[in-house]
Amino acid sequence: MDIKTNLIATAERLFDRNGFSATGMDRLTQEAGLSSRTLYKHVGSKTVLMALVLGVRERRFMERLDVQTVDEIFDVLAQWTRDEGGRGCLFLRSYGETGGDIPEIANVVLTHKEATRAKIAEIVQRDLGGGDHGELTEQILVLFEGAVAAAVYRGMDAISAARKAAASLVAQARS
Amino acid sequence: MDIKTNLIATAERLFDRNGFSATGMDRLTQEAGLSSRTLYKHVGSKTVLMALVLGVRERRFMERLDVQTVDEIFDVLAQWTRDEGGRGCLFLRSYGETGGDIPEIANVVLTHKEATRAKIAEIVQRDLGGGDHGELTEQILVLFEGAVAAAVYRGMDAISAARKAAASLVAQARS
DNA sequence: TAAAGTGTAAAACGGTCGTTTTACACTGTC
DNA sequence: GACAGTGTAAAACGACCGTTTTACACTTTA
Repeated sequence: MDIKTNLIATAERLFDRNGFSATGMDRLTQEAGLSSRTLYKHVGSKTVLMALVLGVRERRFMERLDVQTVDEIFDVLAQWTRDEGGRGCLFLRSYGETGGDIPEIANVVLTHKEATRAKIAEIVQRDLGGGDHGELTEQILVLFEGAVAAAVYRGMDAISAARKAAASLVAQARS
Repeated sequence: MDIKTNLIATAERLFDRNGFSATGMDRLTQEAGLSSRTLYKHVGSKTVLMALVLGVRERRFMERLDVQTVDEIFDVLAQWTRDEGGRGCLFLRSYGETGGDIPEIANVVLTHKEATRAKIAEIVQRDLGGGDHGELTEQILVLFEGAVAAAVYRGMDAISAARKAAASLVAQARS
């Protein structure tokens, strides 16, 4: 595998599992199997690496979120959690750990959140057969965010609860 | 004010605003207006301080959450966010930043989450006039958690959306 | 008035942080 | 066969980490 790709994948795993600050560069170079010199030649700094990690995560997530119905949104989340584990939203965690003070990271996070909201809006609109549904979109967004967060301690139950709640709200909006 | 109380309050503010790891002890002693010797005499270590912070936050939060209806749950959250700012759940952030690997902290976090769930269950049951409502409780919990998380980037809109969604689900459960 | 307790100020502790540098091996190319 | 490019291994960088220690001032109490 490409060095940089492998490095970013390793960093994503370690940052997600152990936290950003708690993950030292020594551990990173060791687990990625490269020297610190090569690491810094490829990514420049730890902050840039974190931004790159969020960038690839954003792309992988958005690819998966390319669905047609509100129900499927939560299927995607359930599968994602089964595949990658539920340790909370890495974007919000990065934002919180840096106090929102590092623009490189804050930008990626806020852009990701806006893209997610826009995607949910699109799915809601399609699922309901057109029309404006800003309020329902915000509700589904909150359910989605809540499912991610609550899955940390409630597991898959949080996701299926969110799914059912969303279905209720959609059904109510239809009638 | 009592030294330890003031220290914990200062630590809560700094940990919440800037993150746990990102907050150094120098900054803490400086802003709390005491020497490092006094700090360590009173709390022992940074980890213990973090656990103490979560402890007082838990008590303050639970006092506020002592309400009777589902609607009021979200009123409490709205007021809390206005008073203290919405930077995400400090419990989950602490858990994430430490990878869940520090028992002292993990215990406080998971206990707090279970207490919150139990309190919501009690409120839901009272609001619906008795009976078992495990599924609805889980849905309200997810909405609450989602409102906290989404408020970081959507502000108060996330909270009022959660409030309305919860009201819809409660109304549906009543009929 | 001596002792014990509690506080501050500040230097120092050993360790670890992110990052840079040095020294060297291997590879493909003109 | 020199050469630039890219990699590793590992030492070293200065800064900062959480924590402990030293030295000293003030208050309370017996």
